Amino acid sequence: MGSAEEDSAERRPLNRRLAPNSGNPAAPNRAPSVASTIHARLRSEIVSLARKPGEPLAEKAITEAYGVSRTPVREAILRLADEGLVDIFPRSGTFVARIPQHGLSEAVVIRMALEEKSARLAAERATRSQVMVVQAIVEQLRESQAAGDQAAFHAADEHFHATLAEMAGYPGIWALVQQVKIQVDRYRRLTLPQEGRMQRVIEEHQAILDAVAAHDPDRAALHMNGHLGALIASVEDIRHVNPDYFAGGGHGD
Amino acid sequence: MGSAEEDSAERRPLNRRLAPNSGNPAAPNRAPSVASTIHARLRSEIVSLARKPGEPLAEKAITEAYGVSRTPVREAILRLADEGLVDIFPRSGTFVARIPQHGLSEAVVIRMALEEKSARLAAERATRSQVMVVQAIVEQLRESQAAGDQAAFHAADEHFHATLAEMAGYPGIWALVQQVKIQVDRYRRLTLPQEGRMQRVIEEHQAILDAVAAHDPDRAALHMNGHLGALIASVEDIRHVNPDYFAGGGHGD
DNA sequence: CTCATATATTTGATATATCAGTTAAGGCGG
DNA sequence: CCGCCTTAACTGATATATCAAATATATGAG
Repeated sequence: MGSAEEDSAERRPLNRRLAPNSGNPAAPNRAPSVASTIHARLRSEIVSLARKPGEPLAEKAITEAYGVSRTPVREAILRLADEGLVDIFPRSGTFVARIPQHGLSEAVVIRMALEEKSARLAAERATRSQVMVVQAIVEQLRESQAAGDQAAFHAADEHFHATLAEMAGYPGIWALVQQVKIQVDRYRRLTLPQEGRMQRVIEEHQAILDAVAAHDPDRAALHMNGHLGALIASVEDIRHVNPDYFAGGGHGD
Repeated sequence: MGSAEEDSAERRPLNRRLAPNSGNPAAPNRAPSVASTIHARLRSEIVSLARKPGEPLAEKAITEAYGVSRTPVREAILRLADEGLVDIFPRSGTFVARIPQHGLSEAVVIRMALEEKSARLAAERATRSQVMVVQAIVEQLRESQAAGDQAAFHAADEHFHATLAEMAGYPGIWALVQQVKIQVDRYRRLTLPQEGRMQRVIEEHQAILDAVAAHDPDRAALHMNGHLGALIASVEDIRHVNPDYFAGGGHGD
């Protein structure tokens, strides 16, 4: 239908900028705005636990620390709230979100559901060159292990999963996984690095890749579930860590 | 790192409101703020296609229409952008997002992965009373069909899936599904209501529920996939609808 | 008449000001 | 000394003002 509330007839130039689809192929809002900078910064600080769960998040302090006004800071905080990383209590205060205990196993279950599909489809569709790319990533894992570089190891790990989703033809799967796993990432910062984990992870990734290369969806799914299932165990026991960092319920999102 | 910028030593009352976890069990930010009202309203208008894909979204017009300032309107629009319902082109304009063509099948695939797990777990854990509740929901579907009430039918449909996720023990699954399916919902508004769809949907839901009641995870998963797989077909053929409402690429999240 | 440039306008991004609800401390009465 | 009420300070929510980039329209040269 038309539209037009009431007197908008003469007000609308009609042919004026009706579609940003010509020269702009995609990717709106990519500019490095102040707000997104603050958001990225705060997000990183929260995920890395530089800011402790339950800790108050003073808008004013952030404002001063970064030398910007409250508007972009507020924008960043609102987005963090949508991501479940901060809790805003309307006229009371804003706090770094506690890690939702039940939300952890839920996140892992969801991730398994998503990445099982990812592995299956990747196994069905993988081309030879794609397999080689992923093999290179696994090699990066080995190099990172040898160098004892945990950060590089983690980066390659994530790259592996992202690439698998891409091979499956649905990169959105990895985007969703990233969204879901964020609280688990925070949790893992609290636990001591397990001995031999890197070696185990490398072997699991190689097993997944082998199944994918062999175009064996069932086996790929099996190894993926085994790989992620290990998380379940580590997530189940929340003792020995500060219980003040946790909240009972799970997040709705 | 530690924390404490510089001169905060004497500034921090330390024992002042350090955790809103005592009297506030959960649910931060539930207040009906102006911003969330606008957001809900705009969201509804976009999903119902009252606002057409590609249409400009004038911040000023909304401001005047609702009699509020630009701040809450902007806040609402930013959230819509995060949800993928609007595209913001920084110094150019804001537009109702086009429906991502490839994103549709991706959304269905993701939904199948999630709800298959949902159905499986529900079948494993269902109690008798839970089954009865869901059977009542299916009955609501039949009543809505008889009354020809599409809105009620749709509401009961969603309630069915939400309840299944709850039975599975992971309500977050449904929350995720809702987030993912939103573009599909928009797409379906564009297509004519198919003859006999209601009847088919009822039967599929009943089949899922029967499998759940029989504690047969594999069969529950099978019927759930069959149920959602029907979406794939309807999503694949995007002809006969205004191609101007669609965008080529898929969305990130 | 066509095209390039200049100007005016629109818009989102940011800064600042104001408002109202909440919290916690302080004072008053019991 | 204890409890209720008042008050003061703080916070997030909203309103308003300003800024700079991008687009459209007007304008003038060719």
